[in-house]
Amino acid sequence: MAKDFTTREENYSQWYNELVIKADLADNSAVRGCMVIKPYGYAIWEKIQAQLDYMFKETGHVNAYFPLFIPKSFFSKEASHVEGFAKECAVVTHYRLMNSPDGKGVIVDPDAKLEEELIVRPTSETIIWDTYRTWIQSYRDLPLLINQWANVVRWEMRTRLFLRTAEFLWQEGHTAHATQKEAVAEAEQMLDVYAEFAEKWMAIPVIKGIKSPNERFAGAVETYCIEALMQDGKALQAGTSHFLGQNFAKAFEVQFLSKENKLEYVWATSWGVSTRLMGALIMSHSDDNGLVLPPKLAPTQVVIIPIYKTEEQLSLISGKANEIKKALKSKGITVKYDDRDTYKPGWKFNEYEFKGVPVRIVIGPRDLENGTVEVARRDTLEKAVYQLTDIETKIEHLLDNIQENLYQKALSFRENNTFQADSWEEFNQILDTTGGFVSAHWDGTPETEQLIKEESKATIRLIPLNNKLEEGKCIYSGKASTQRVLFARAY
RNA sequence: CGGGGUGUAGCGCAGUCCGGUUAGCGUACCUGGUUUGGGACCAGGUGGUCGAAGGUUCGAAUCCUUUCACCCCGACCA
Repeated sequence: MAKDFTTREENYSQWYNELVIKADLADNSAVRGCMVIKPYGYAIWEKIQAQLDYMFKETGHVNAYFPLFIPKSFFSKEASHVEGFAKECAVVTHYRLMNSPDGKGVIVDPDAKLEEELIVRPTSETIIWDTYRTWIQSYRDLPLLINQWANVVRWEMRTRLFLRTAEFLWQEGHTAHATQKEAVAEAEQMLDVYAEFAEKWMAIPVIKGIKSPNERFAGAVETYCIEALMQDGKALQAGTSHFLGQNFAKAFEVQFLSKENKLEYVWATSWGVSTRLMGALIMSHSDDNGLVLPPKLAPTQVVIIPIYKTEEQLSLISGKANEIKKALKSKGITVKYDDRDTYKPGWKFNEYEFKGVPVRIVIGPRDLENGTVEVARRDTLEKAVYQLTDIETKIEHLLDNIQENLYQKALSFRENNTFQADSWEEFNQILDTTGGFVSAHWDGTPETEQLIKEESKATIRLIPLNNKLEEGKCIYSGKASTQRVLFARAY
């Protein structure tokens, strides 16, 4: 057990906050709601980025970069879009400072007021579609498959490290297509990319589905999403992909000439994941001993720690350790040999355990004699003695095994915390005791959805893709329903 | 925006009610020595003007006024 570390049982929320800070992932900054992502946390984000970027490119996308600032007028062009974001926009009104007349510090120069205010992007649909207008003339210009890695700002009332910060890092894909069918296929394809990434890389099982109209992205015709279940029984939206119809094309006058020489509006999608994924990663696997990382996203996959009494021993051990390091690297495994003599082994064990390094290898005099090493795995905290023969293959398998184990553990947690409710009482009882996903009938109206949300604090997380149709009665209104949807309290 | 809380050394805190030597403690950090298979030990040492501004007083971390910031819970949201 780590020193001075709150357990999940004691206070889940506090456990999360302490974990993020003590594992050196991020810190609060001098700016309200904005975090500093520290090197260790950023290294994980870079791994997330690298894999997603690879997957985007494999599916035909290219990267570009659009401005941080968006002219205010752009926001009024798509009615529901502005409605969705208006309440959380940071606005630039001036472009110059001056010395304060009273000699105390600086003030905004009143003469430097902008003609038109600039909005710090909360998302980039508007500036991108304004640009696409000039890029798209013909069906030959389509599809346009662009992604951007960027920061965005949403002035949230209340923030939490990684889960909800005023500024966050993300990627946003914005694609333009000649047909509705193609755009829908794109939105669905990117949802699949996200789901695959979540499950195979983050070891987080997700459910794919579509949002109810109330929860839909501002300006979208259909919002697809993946939802994951955290250890405290709350759901977390891990990624979204939107079919935007022709809404933005019409708002920004983006038309093209089809093969048939007809002027048509372009069909659009947008899709994104953010540093919130870091929150999902942390909450899915970590325990009361600290962070637990899936091997595929761990900045350091294996750490080697020497134990010695004399310089001679250290030199022999280092020789062996470097051989092992080299063998592991040949398998593409990221290894760190920590031979610092400024910290004791026990201190290092705890340090790497808290930071979630998947595998720890210990070599001491005893091992030198026996031709062995001690191998400890972070997910189960089990220790074992390994013969050195083919160590790289054994560790490679162990890492795969840990990756798989984390996924299975998260999957069975979700299965054990997914329930069916057939009455309003049962529904609330589940939410108030275990939490988790609750599959229940809903009459399909936004009014009922709103009332359920107000009274139970649970929202419709999604309507699962390929949902089974089933006659039933809405748990709230008692009206006829054709399918169950998934409810949960959410982040 | 409503409710609660906190600002004192890098970090975590005590001291504040009831004003009074040189503002303490743990940890971290530095030096030396002994240690090293689960957060070592001993000795010595560095570091703060108490969130900010104003006021009361012979004297303020402590009392009064104003103000700023951050955190937590809620409403809102990826």
